[in-house]
Amino acid sequence: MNLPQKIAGVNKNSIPRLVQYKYVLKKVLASGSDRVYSNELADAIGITAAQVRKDFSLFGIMGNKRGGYSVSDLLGIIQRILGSQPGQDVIIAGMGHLGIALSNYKGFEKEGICIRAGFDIDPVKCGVQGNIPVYPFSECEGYISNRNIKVGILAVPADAAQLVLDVMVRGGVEGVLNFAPVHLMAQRSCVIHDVNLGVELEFLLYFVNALNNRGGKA
Amino acid sequence: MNLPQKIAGVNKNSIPRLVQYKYVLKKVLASGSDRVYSNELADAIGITAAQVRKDFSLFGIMGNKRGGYSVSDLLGIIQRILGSQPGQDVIIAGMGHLGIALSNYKGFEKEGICIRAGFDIDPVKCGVQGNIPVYPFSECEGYISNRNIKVGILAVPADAAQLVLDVMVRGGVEGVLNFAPVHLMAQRSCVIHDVNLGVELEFLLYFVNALNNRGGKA
DNA sequence: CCCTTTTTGTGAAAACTATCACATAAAAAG
DNA sequence: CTTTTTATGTGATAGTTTTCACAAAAAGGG
Ligand SMILES: NC(=O)c1ccc[n+]([C@@H]2O[C@H](COP(=O)([O-])OP(=O)(O)OC[C@H]3O[C@@H](n4cnc5c(N)ncnc54)[C@H](O)[C@@H]3O)[C@@H](O)[C@H]2O)c1
Ligand SMILES: NC(=O)c1ccc[n+]([C@@H]2O[C@H](COP(=O)([O-])OP(=O)(O)OC[C@H]3O[C@@H](n4cnc5c(N)ncnc54)[C@H](O)[C@@H]3O)[C@@H](O)[C@H]2O)c1
Repeated sequence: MNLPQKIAGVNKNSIPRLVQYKYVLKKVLASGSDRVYSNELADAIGITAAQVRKDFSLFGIMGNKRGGYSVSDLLGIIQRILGSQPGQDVIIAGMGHLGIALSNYKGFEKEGICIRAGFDIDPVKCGVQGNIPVYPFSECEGYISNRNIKVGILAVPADAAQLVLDVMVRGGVEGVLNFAPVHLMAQRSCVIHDVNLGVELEFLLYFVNALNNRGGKA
Repeated sequence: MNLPQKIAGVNKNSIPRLVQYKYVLKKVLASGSDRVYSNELADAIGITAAQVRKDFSLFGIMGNKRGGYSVSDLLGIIQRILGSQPGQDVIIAGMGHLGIALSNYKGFEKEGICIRAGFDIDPVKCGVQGNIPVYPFSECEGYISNRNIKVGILAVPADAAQLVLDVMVRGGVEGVLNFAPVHLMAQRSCVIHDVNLGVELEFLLYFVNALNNRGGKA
């Protein structure tokens, strides 16, 4: 399984948007206001107001005709949909450059996500890196099963990625955010979400190149 | 402009796949083989063979009935489509954790991408970080225009992102890979591609939570 | 209290994307 | 040379996602 086919008729693209709405709503709430309109949310994340309302409609979220939405209510509902309760524990395998960057990022804890530990085969990386303890990779499976960790971040080189995934899955993770540029296969049921930063950069380059009326070059 | 609406009737989703095909083709070529079938490419990136052939069909790429594709030919064609010639210069604004990780990543140069320099307002970050020179941010605009840099990576805090984008665009960049979790607006024509790692992680968490038959919780 | 304004909620339509299925070509086998 | 096998290329189909457009509800003004 790489991504679940379908969760109850929901448009899959609306999930990342819900997360973005959440970010915006927190900002609006912090700014003191408790009222927000679909067009404001739309502008804040660069989409149309109709799209915002359609997303809400899909999840049965209702506002007030003419009165917009209560920011705090909306935030609560979206957080419930996303399942973002405090204390969502995550571990990182591979405390190289990317693992370090992720472990130091302050933004996750604001969303109730707690990066508990890192694991690495390199003894030099073990000890304490910034915020979190880093253990030898041999302890990874046990840590996951003992602490009932459900989600892991995979930030090891591509060669090691499948092997590391297998260990995590044996430990009991149910979801993995994979940064290694390879397609992985989980033995048991485990959702794998790939983030390939190389692809993202080359995707951008394609558009930049294409708009620069490349075409005479070949 | 956030992403160009349409480039010549091409399915936008096929572009990241082309990049992935390219990665696979390079591996296959390195392994000695010069022949590949649509189902092999499909398996390697976790999609269907029909999808692979449809992507190729869309770009007018043709193989041999029954004989699959010549790996080297295919690679050449895809690289031409993507515009991936050697020496695509990129700069990074914000040499914090993420900027450092990206600047140290070896995978980019294999694709002809060269990260030339970093820029940061923090004098402590300036000098040489790993592979690349890091200059004060005040020099960013001049560097971009003098060296005709077309693409920038934005890895500064969200507060500073719009300001930093404006400087980059004034310098003359035509594309920006934005890691800051905010929606940005370019003054002039500049393609902005957002990568929001928080959203990616929370997207995964949604599926993990949803599959764990959450629902009785509310 | 009624009229105007504004913003929601949502079916219907449009646009986009993926899958199917099969004709077609070429290689291999007989 | 003919038959069989295998994999491509693509029109047709199915599915998904976004946009449109407008009725309906609520707020506010006169
Ligand atoms: N850094 C980037 O900007 C970037 C960009 C694109 C893709 N990626 C991908 O992200 C992943 C991580 O990148 P990085 O730059 O952090 O790499 P890195 O080399 O800096 O770090 C990898 C870490 O994994 C550890 N490791 C290796 N094998 C292991 C194993 N079997 N078990 C546990 N730990 C192991 C290494 O000791 C090292 O600390 C790689 O797959 C890379 O291709 C990174
Ligand atoms: N690190 C992560 O894992 C992670 C995860 C999700 C999102 N992000 C986002 O990516 C961006 C970078 O994250 P990070 O962890 O590298 O942050 P960081 O704080 O480590 O680094 C930010 C860097 O930007 C520099 N900077 C600040 N203002 C600047 C300006 N005006 N001009 C030039 N440089 C400036 C700072 O000096 C610092 O070196 C942030 O927007 C963050 O929200 C990061």
